[in-house]
Amino acid sequence: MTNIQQVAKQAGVSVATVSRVLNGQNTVSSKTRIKVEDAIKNLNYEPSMLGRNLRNSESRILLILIPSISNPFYLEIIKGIENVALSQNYNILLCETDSNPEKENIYFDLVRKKMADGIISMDPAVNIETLKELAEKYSIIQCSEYNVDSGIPYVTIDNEEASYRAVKHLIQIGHKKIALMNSDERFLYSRQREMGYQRALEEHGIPLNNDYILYTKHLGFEHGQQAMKKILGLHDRPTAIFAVSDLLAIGALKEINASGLHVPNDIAVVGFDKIDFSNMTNPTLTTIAQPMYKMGTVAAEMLIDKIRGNDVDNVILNHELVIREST
Amino acid sequence: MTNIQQVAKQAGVSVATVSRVLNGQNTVSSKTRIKVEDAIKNLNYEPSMLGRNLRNSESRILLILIPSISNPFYLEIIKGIENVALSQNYNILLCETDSNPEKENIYFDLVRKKMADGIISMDPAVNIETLKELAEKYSIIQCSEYNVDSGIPYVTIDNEEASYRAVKHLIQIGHKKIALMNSDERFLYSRQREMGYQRALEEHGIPLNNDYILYTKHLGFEHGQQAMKKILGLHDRPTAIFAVSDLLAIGALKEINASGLHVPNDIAVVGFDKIDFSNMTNPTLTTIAQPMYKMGTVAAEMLIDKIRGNDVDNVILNHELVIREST
DNA sequence: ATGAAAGCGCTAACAT
DNA sequence: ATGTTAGCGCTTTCAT
Repeated sequence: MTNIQQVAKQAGVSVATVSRVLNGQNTVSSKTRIKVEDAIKNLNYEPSMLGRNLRNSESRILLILIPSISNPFYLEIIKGIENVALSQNYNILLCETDSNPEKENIYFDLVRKKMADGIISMDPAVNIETLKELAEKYSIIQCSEYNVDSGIPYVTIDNEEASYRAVKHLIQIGHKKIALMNSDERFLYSRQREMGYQRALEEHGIPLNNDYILYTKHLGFEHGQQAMKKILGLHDRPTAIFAVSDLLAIGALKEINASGLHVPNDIAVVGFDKIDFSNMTNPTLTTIAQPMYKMGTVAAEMLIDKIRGNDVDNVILNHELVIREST
Repeated sequence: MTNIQQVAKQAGVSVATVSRVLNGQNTVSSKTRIKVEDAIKNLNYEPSMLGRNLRNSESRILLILIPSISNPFYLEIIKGIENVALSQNYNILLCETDSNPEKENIYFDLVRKKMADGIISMDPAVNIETLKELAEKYSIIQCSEYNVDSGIPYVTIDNEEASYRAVKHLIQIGHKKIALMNSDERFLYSRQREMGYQRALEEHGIPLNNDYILYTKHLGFEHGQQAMKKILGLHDRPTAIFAVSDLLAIGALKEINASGLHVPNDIAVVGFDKIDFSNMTNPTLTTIAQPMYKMGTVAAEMLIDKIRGNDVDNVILNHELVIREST
């Protein structure tokens, strides 16, 4: 494997000069620059990031923490992160935590051991105490899910407002019996979306019915099916469902279809996220579009900014209600 | 940031001894070992992988090349790779090429620059010439899609046989007019699956009808819809569709539903891959299950083996026909 | 069982 | 404009 020494020798210059050429510094005469470039080509030289990274005390790797790679919600965000990262010569390490503290810790170790320069956490179930501790020494950003009092910068949307609009839409097209298919109340977004749901009902004088509020352990398709089974078993069946994730909504859709009922005639369904698949279902899903790609780019920019030692501010992005066939 | 020097000083030993403790060598007396461990704890020391990696001339990072992160087919494979990688102290860098040579090259550079120790390529559109060239100097494995004459070790399934069984299943339940929704013929798997399709028809005395064979540029949902539109426009409409990917099949499903026809009564559909979503559709999809997780673990094991300097053999894994509601 | 020292490949401060 | 050299943090060979 040829190194910078050999290039210097071949070109008849010092390693410093080669390094200067490599890094595009303009303090090199064009004559020597050409000599060096020739030597590089000749020897098929590729600079080693191992040496470079040690010298610069950086890894140029960003960690992305997600609970599950199977959840399409994160895909667009990741693309946004990646594009910004690549443009700034960073690479991203995608880390699936399975919301498992042990796995999480493996990845935290990567930043402790200088294998990563910073973290974008998207795991709602992240151990926030550890994250806070880590954030004192390392650069960390929270994306989508966040903690107000952690002091860790975040980018997200206004979940309460988004949820409010979704439910208001259902009310406006005539629904009064609206179920909320929520996830786990220990997540902030879950509590915020429930608040939006309540506000919409209150504002329209619809009394809260606790039978209509369900919680699921995970955001998966199967959990949507199970929750929908329970809802269909209620004596006073709701005429509309607002699910806090498209995956849950798609599970509900399937279960409603299976029971012989029709969407949206018998039961209307609204999801959340606008994942790709929400357009492939039958009927297509009305949903809240999060600006996922944008969220990713902003998160990456914030993180890189933070790594450079700058202070960064929290960001709240806009969402949008997308009305399709299911309502 | 505390380093090995400071630990050595605090413990009153040499850096060599600290390094020995760090690497669990048994040539250290338990008395000194304890001294060192105390110092490590005291100083909150975390060994830097930057120094370690340079010294060992390795990055402990594996590159995974996939055409698109949105294709669920790769998810389970990635999980398999990751589990093996983590267990051997490797981390994986997920690289989405978009089948774009430029992006591909960014990632190839990572191994040229020692930022990655090896590559698992799953991109059917990979530039095989570059890959071959790279494989002379670096450790590379192909997973799922491969090239026989490249000399690059691969793990895959028997595509011809899998396809044959899928079509045979359609024939056995009474179909004679069977369309093939294929991808692009420049991919090996595409040609192999077409051969399986032909063999099944021939074996049952069904003449080949070129109108029934369609090619799509990509494996996405929308392409399945478009292809299905064409099929529905045929004067002699087929009664069954075999699509070479679940995503295509799901697109077909949606289009058939939209046209008012019924699956499987009017048209039966078979997919390929058994992605998670194939179970969420209405009706659920009959498909060929690839052992994706296993494929991932095998690929990772092969690659790590190769990095260690061993020779590795190609592997062909078993597949399975999963009959569900769409046939 | 332990230490001294070389060196992995690079960058940058300093000198000329 | 270019060279010399120290040093990033670690592992390992060679002595003792």
